[in-house]
Amino acid sequence: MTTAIDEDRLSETFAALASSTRRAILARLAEGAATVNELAAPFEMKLPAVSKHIKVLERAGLVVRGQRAQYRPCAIDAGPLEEVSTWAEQYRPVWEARFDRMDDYLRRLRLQQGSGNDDD
Amino acid sequence: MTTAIDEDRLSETFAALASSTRRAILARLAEGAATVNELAAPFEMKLPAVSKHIKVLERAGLVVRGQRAQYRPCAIDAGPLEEVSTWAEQYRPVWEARFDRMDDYLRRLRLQQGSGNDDD
DNA sequence: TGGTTAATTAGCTACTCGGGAAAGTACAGG
DNA sequence: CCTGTACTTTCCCGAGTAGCTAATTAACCA
Repeated sequence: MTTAIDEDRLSETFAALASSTRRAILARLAEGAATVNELAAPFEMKLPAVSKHIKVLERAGLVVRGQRAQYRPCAIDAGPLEEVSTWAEQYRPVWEARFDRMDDYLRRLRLQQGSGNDDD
Repeated sequence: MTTAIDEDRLSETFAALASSTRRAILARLAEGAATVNELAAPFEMKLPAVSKHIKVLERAGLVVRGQRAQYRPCAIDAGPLEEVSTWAEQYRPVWEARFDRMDDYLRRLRLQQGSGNDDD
């Protein structure tokens, strides 16, 4: 069954992924853990902005953090991405069965209504 | 190669999916096309709100629309979901290789720095 | 022509988001 | 202790989002 909690988690995951900056951070972390400064290097934006992006990823459970002296190293946790993949895969039959659903629907609407005007 | 356009498309797709209402609409449309009123029925919110959600899905390319009399039937286009799945699948090796990346990183940090204090 | 149904648009409020600047926190090292 | 390094937090801004009600558009039907 699908709980509201799950739904919220998924929403938070998708929201976190809806930023190319954050996806770039994840891509970097897939190569190995890194500090905030290391993660910020490729970007034009200032450190606080990157720090906030990381926090969004952390709250979404996509990043876990450590503490070592002044450093707060980040590592990826791809668990939520598995959920994303599973969710999207539900729709595989839809994108594979490439018949035109709109046409189909229009045809049914036409029948339901029985009204004339079938031209166009 | 990954273009900025692709990145933006992906961001828009993820943003559209970051709402349980919109995901519910997609789920409904996977069963077949429907009108705005049909889609709105299960929700507590008013029609204009649903109409806007549909527009978000439409802009993200997840929904296509027709026109039949007063009706503007909606149908799902799962194309972007295939992209989402493909994107997420990139990280399969990460979520399957379940070794602790953070531990690994801390170990490497320790070596780099050569400093003492390896306790905790 | 006027009424009904379907849906969008406009205008509003309240809230969140992404960014920067500046100040604050935490730790290491001389 | 004091300085530097690595972040984080706070405060601000402008832009976007989610919902509402009311008004509008569009098409059908009698």
